Amino acid sequence: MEKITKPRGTEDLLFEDTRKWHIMEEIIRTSARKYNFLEIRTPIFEHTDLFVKGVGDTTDVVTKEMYTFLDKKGRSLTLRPEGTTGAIRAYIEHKMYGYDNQPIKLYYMGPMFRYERPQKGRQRQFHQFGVETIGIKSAQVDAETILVGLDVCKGMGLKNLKVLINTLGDNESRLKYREALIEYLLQYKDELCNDCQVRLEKNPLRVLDCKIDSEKEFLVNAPKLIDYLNEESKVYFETVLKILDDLNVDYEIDNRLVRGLDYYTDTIYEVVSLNKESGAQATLFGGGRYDGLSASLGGPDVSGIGFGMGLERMLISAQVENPELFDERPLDVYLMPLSNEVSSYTLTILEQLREAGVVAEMEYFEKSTKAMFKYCERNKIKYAIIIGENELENNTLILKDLENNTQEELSEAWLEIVLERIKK
RNA sequence: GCGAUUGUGGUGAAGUGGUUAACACAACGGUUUGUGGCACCGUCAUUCGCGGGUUCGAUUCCCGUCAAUCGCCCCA
Repeated sequence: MEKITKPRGTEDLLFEDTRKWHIMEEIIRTSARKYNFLEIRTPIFEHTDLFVKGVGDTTDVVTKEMYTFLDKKGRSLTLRPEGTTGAIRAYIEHKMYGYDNQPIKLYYMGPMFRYERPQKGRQRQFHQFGVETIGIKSAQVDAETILVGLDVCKGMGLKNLKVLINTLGDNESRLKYREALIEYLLQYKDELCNDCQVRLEKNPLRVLDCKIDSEKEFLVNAPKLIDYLNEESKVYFETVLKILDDLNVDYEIDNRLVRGLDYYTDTIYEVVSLNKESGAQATLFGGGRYDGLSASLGGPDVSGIGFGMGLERMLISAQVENPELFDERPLDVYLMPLSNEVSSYTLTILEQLREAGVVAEMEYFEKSTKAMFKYCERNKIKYAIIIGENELENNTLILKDLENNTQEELSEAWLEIVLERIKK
């Protein structure tokens, strides 16, 4: 009989995992709240066209990584590969550009889907936290998105990271540069690696950071984006950098930084983990500004900026850099019924403890005391409540301090005493 | 889409062309019937990812397949 297993690149998060995720999610929501980003939840699948138009029909994400299917009415739907386009779609659909409080600052957190070969820090179903500030083009806002991302990293206890930043220029600058670069590279087409020959057509900027070709002389001498920036773009980028300087954000300008989604313009950035344990997928969060995205999806011509953060990757880094963050809290009390006859009485005690806010559990199997004490040992439980025939008869219980190996028999005021002991 | 390595119980793993598949941990029971952590004893894989082939015989060899891990690509 063939066993049915989880699909490739997906994960079951079991108790140990979800505990860690809750801790991370709490940190993220706290950061988002401080920076006044409000949560939206958009569908996990959208019309395929949304991503084709938004992310770009020549990108890898769209051409080979999407989970696309037809529904029963023959509509083409796609499991979202990223969060920004869905957020912008919702922004337009709900006419958020008309809301009182501008700009719109929103965040999302949830699963994304890309058909890729799984490896460390990369799953087919993965999770992202992302923020978007829509409706304003302002260097302060660019900086703010980086700050909120870094605040999450800080909350997770990550120190070993690097902020890479670059500008693509506004649409005008970028298009001019793109043309010049293609023209230049076409002269050397035969000298490019196979991948780059394809990139040349699709995303020529990528050729510049190709691992195989980037050292070649004609690439070193290739036209530079910075020379094609118009005055406005140049000033804008300098302003962003100035703000980061003033805030003491440690960054590195990386002229080769290019993003794989078509909608980016002007400021782009990427924050990478420097841990060896992060593996080849070290980018913790990355994003940038997108001037034309809303307009291209049929919305108003407003600018926006945001990033996506890979939560699996955050968790990998945090467990390396700050394992204490995930320390487990044991049960406050463990109840040990010494026979089946007292288990109902034990349950009534248990229920009163829980109502008082105590994290407690009882043994449901009929186990030897030896086994029950072993359980406490293994789970680092400090207090046990032991209940046998005598206790049932006298309406009492025995509270045992397992660390000091002392115990006391309690009657009427037992709950108060237990609460007091646990507090210590 | 491409490449490398791997796939034996709840876990970590050893092992071999031939019927007892080591060992350790965990679990459970006992020595010790209501009081633990130590020690000792016992129990715990009709089976070696799945399918096919070679063979008298395959967990061990071959092919395929699925999956895991890591890398390329790409991205978060």
